[in-house]
Amino acid sequence: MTGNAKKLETVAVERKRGSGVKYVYDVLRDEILDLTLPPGSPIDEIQLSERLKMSRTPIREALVRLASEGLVSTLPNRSTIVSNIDFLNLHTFFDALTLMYRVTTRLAAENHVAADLIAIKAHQAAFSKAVAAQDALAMIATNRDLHAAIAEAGRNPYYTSLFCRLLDEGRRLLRIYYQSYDDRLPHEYVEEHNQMIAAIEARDIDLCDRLGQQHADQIVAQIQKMISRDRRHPIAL
Amino acid sequence: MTGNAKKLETVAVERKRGSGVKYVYDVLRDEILDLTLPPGSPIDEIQLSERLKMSRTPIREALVRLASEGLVSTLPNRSTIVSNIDFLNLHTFFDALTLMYRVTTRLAAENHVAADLIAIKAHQAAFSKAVAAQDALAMIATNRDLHAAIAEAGRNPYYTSLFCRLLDEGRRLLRIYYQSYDDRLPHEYVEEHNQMIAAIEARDIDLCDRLGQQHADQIVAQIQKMISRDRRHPIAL
DNA sequence: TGTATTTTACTTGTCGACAAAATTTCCGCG
DNA sequence: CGCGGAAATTTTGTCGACAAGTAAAATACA
Repeated sequence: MTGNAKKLETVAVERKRGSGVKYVYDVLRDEILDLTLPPGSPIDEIQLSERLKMSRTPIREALVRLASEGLVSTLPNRSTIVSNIDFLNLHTFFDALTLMYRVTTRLAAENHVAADLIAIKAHQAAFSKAVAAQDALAMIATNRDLHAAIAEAGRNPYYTSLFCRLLDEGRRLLRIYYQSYDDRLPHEYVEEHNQMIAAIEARDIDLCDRLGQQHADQIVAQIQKMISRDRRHPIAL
Repeated sequence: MTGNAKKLETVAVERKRGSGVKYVYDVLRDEILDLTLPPGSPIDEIQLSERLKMSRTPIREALVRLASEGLVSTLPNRSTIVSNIDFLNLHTFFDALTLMYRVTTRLAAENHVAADLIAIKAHQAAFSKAVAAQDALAMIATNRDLHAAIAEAGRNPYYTSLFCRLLDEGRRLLRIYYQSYDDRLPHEYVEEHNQMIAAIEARDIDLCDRLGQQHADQIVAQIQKMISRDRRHPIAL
């Protein structure tokens, strides 16, 4: 339709019974966060069922799940669409994101065990590699995974789930601007991450709090800079 | 089965098309939070479809939604069960609840408009009435609605959704103990609520923060008192 | 030609049915 | 009498079909 139908022939044969819904959910979720399915685009159940070689039932169940997580919006008796990004209320997003950065990093300092640090450092290595390769998209993904791992180490599932939701929304947001301008994530992030990891390892809760706040401020400032540089009028669609 | 099948003949005829999933979702959600469906009890799709006079499709979609909100757990190829309450990790619940009490009350002080206060005061009136009537179950419900309204006035949907999830979980928790011992919610809550509302109206952010913390501490202390008074060994099932 | 209305086509919501998994029951064997 | 395995029953996951509702197209009318 709108020219961005590149690799939409995802086919899978002989999938195991029971994995259907999860499969559809994962595919759709990825495509939504990638902006392969741009915000506002309608999702046709029949098209999807043909593309994924699957009945409409598991697709509908995946859509229900995506809807309950806010990634799609279901208009009754009408098509469900990919949720729009509400630029007018971005400050609420920044506010929650900042708080979660602080809280999860604090808790990681308190509650992490040895295995957590190993996982965190692995993610940080992947992030460094993405930065070295100047691969903006990989940076976004690995940064997300790193902070998700820190949140996991904090051992509070309520915070973790909210934080992951926010990180995903952020992934979508960053994609918008990495498509328009091919910017680079500031190099300092690698160093900031290293400081955070060291603080977690040292179980320095207050320092983790400060670093979390600082890291969040950085990211928020960067996104805001991108938005203000964008000449389009930011309106919720 | 376990003797608590009291009013399970909820029937509805001639429902409007499109409302099916929401209807099933609301019924199940209520019964789960009421403990009419106790934690761990299996949910049989066929039984449900017979009870609600409905095909299995909308019921499954409702279950998917409940699962994504953590109210039920789906075991692959096996029955889905009502989520258990994880007594071993209650501290994570208390931690998140306390933070959300503080944050939402703060934000309400910042962002509320006139209409919000009207709604909040209406809920507080309902809560007072429930206290006067010594109706513990109504107290739980109206208390929840009051704080949800305060969160709404804070205008941050991310906090609101997490907070509502926590309040619901709390509703289930309180139900357990209000069934065993017919306790009473402390009378002071009415006065605390009034102080919070006054602080919100005065836009005193710091005071709101303190009152939110204090209120949360009260509630957490009460729940912990109930748990410690309970002689059963609290184990996650 | 533009607008209102009917007709058509398409999409969603719901249903009953079938097949794969898993649990339970039943039987044989030690 | 107890245990292991096979048959049977139950329950889930998936499918194709139909009905209700909506948007688009076609037609009628001013």
